[in-house]
Amino acid sequence: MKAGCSMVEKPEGGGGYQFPDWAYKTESSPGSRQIQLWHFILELLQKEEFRHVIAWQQGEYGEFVIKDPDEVARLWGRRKCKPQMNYDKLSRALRYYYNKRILHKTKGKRFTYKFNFNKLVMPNYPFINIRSSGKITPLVGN
DNA sequence: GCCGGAACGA
DNA sequence: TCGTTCCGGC
Repeated sequence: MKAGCSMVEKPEGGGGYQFPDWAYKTESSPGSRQIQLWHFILELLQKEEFRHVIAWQQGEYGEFVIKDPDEVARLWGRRKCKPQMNYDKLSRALRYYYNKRILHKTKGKRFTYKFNFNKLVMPNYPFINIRSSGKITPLVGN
């Protein structure tokens, strides 16, 4: 049976919950908890179990590399109930982030993008602590 | 692979 | 508004 594409889409890793409600909701959409792609990317980057699929780039602050584009697309498609998702489409969504200054491309490096934490978490989400190594530590409830 | 316009849906 | 799908161009 295909449970998982019904209603709620929270990580079911067994206590592997990372992001609180503020990460799932949008200001203009009350009640709507459509997860955004960059939230999902951040979610994967936090977990060691996905470091063979997507991981932070050492040395570069906020930069990450997608080691397995097909797998990331598959996981994203599963979360959004879009079985036909692929890296080509996913990367298009990523490209829309350029103008929004959420992400930008690290040119020359394959499957490599970089978060604009400068403008992303600093002003809007001061609950997140990013270490110089690139690791993210959510500080919730304290 | 990566870019970005266009149509379209929720 | 945030993608999803499709696609011509580089």
